[in-house]
Amino acid sequence: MTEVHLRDALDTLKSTGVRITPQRHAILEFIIQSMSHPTADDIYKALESKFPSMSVATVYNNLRVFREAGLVKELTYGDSSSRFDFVTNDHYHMICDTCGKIVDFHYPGLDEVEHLASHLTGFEVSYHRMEIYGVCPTCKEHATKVQ
Amino acid sequence: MTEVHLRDALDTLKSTGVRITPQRHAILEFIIQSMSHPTADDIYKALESKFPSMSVATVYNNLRVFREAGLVKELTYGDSSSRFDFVTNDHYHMICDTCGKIVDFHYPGLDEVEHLASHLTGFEVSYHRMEIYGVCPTCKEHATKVQ
DNA sequence: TCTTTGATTATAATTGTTACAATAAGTATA
DNA sequence: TATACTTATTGTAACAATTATAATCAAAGA
Repeated sequence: MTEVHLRDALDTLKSTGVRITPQRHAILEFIIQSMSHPTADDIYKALESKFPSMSVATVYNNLRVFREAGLVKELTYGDSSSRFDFVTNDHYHMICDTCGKIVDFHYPGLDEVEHLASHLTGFEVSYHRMEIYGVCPTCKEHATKVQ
Repeated sequence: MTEVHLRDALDTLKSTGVRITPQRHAILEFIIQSMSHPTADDIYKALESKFPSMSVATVYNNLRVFREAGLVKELTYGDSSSRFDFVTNDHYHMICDTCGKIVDFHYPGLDEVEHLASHLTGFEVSYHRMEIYGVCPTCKEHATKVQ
């Protein structure tokens, strides 16, 4: 699964004339394989043993490249730093208010909401996003136990 | 309408033991009366003629106070700074990718999505948010004209 | 009036991100 | 292979939004 995504992503990059450097390969691989929607700093820290001389600017540069190629989505929630998500299928995010964990939640796209919104406001709609907030099972259990 | 909201908001603050200072009054009034979802800096700039000595820290401090009192919602989109929205009824936001304008879009809350999400992931859901992106009528027209 | 608490101010510090210049690595062409 | 040319990386400086801190000020209670 991961390998397929990685191969596809590399193909996409190649087809747009973007060079595939070891750093790019590693960053992309990490985002795809990571289920945790990492921040730029997470990525930097995770790869610093493999690339001791890599600059944090490289991470940002390449995240922008990936974003422009449509491979990666930038998520901006309440916290201080952006998180990055490999683009696969339609899914929304559930966010735990207690521990900050982000979980994917698969659900068919809300096309009819887009249509209605477009009709009411005259916008030309391109996409939408939704996040659902709450307390994850782990934190819920922990809270009751501590009580 | 604005006055009712303002009075309610001030009551809420009073009931939680928060002092109502001239700065707080003005900030709150500005957010309620503003239809433009201002940033902290917008608020600071808008009020500096009325309060020449007001610090930007005061704006941030009080936005936090309002947020903790449930009066104001902090919106974090792609741009660099947060925007603040007075909490009224259920509505979503439509955002213009071209000019950044934010328009309210009234729509019944997607309760069934919350329920399904809760069922699938075990989260205890508290709320959700959704944003719809696209091009607003003004920018759309302008784009075709310029062409 | 005195004390205490809370709010504001001014400024320093922090943090995430971007810009920039220099160096390094690939790629293409002769 | 040698040469120029393009692109990527690095290190660091700059920036902008936000938060922390300490000092001053204002209000409320005893």
